[in-house]
Amino acid sequence: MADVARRAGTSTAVVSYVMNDGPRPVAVATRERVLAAAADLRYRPNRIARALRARRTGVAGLILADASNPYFAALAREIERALADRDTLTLVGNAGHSPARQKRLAERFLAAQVDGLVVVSAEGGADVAAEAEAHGTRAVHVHHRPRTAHGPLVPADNAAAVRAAVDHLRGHGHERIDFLSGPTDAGPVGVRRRAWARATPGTLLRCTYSRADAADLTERLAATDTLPSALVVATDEQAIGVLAGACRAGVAVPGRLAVVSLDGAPDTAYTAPALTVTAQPLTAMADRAVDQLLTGEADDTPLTAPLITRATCGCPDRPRSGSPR
Amino acid sequence: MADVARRAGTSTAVVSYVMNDGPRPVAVATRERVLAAAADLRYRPNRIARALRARRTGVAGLILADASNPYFAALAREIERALADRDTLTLVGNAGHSPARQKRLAERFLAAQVDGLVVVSAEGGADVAAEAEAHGTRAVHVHHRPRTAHGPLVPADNAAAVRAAVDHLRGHGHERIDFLSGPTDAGPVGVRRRAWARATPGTLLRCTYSRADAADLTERLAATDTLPSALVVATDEQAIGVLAGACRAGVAVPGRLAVVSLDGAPDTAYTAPALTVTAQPLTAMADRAVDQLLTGEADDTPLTAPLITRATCGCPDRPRSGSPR
DNA sequence: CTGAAAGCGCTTACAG
DNA sequence: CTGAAAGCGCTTACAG
Repeated sequence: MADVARRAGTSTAVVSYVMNDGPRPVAVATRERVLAAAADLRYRPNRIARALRARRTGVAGLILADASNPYFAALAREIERALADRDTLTLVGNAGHSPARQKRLAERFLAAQVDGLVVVSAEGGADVAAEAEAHGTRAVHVHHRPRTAHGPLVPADNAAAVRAAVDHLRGHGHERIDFLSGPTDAGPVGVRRRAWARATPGTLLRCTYSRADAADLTERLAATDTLPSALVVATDEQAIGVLAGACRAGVAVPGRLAVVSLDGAPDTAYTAPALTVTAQPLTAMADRAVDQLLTGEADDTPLTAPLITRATCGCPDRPRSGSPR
Repeated sequence: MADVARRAGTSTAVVSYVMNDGPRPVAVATRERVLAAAADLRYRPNRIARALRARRTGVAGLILADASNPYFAALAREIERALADRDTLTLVGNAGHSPARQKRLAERFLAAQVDGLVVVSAEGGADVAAEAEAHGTRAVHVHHRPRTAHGPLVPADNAAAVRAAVDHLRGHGHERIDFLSGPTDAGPVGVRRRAWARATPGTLLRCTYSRADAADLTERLAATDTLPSALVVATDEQAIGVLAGACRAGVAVPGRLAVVSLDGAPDTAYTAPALTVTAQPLTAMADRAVDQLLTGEADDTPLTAPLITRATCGCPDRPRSGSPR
């Protein structure tokens, strides 16, 4: 920067003003000279130095419970996109469902002076929001905020989504509809489970949030002839497992078993058969989370997750002509 | 830091030495006082200041062609893990297959003074490696390096993988085996396509790297009765689309159409039916890429991608008992 | 083993 | 409209 200033016959202050288009005006002739000098010297501003002085890095931290889960992965992509739209870089880390790892990530990101932290489906036990607050940094939760944590949350309207799913299956003639939940009733899955219990009779099933477990469970139910005619599944990860298990057991979907999944990430459009889902509005959730992070304005009205009918509910699978995801 | 030094009755130099365990020794008593003072004041070192002075940020940049692709997403996860294992944070960005966006990301990451850049399946046209070199920063390509780019590449043995896939399908009695390639023969897909052409007779099929296109193509082939009995598919993304298209068209897999995919990311274990694949060794690739990035030592011997037989090739789908992914 | 001080590359009051 | 200079929070020669 000093070199550029020297070559342009001016001061580093002026160089800064032209590189940043402000905050003070620069005479056209001076600006030209600076730009020419910068180009000649291939000058690239050092964002680290800028960050140290300006106390803003232009970097946000994104903490993921588990990017192997296609729903979280899709959400992560949208958040990275939303951040990039606002000229902010994304530091990512997978906590792998471990509170300890989650806490370590938060500490490291905070030490790296991120401008904010977005936490997708935080674990209980490690209060990232509190760490951030102690650091004077904003944090926002997406999808799920542990009961111990404070700070804003960007939620979807999970109860309404479940009601839509149940109503739709009922329209296909199912009177009892089972529900596949996670191992506990924490977070949005609990909301979904309770909304299902209020909406329809049926059996509560549980397994971990993994394809493997959901597939095994489905095979086991098929083997013991205890499969329901219709099943609402708490997460995409499990729904994909259910389809895999049904396929291995020779169970026809949707003929023998109708399925609706409640995350509805884009990947679900290309399962076999194509999953009917309630689709969480990932783009809107990401934009809202990032806006809240950058402006500090809170808005926790739930976002609508519309029903998307595809093949697994029993609707005819409409041929799609080259439709993008 | 000055506060800590004052409270411990020493200098900032000593505080630095104890926070970093070096490079100079500190008397035990002094160290204790510093640690106590740091704890009392909840002192957290500022990595940005450290980075400015030490000319190392402890951050690497990861540029992805497209995280929607499950293979790239899985590779990204492994790279983030490998970097974290070496105490390095990960800045990510999706280029969305656009050379312009890829270049912009590289510039931004370089401006953020990353210690290195890893590029997964770079686009031609934007020479990230050259940008990095001009900046005095290391870059390594994973999976694919455009012909215009220099620098190290971490490749899998794609030709051997294709031969294994073809041999296996031949063992199931297929004499002609078609190949679904991408729109062009760039990169590893070209290697795969040529290895297939050398190994077996069959028809060359092409479509974009999207589930939608692969599904549509499969439906179209089914409608015109031009489906092969066996198909090797260049990428997971397309293979998932083929399965979706087959399901929509009522084509039995593997009975009427046997399929093997050549990426073999973990997601392929839970398609319906489960995909037989050659599995790129993602963990080994990520570790090697990160080692090369951090040490500068190159090693471009191809990594083996073993055949994993599941259901789509015609092998019996073995029941798995709760096996993790 | 320790301290005083320079300096990393910027931004931004302060002064003109 | 512009310049000289302080200072962001560290690390690391330099000197003892």
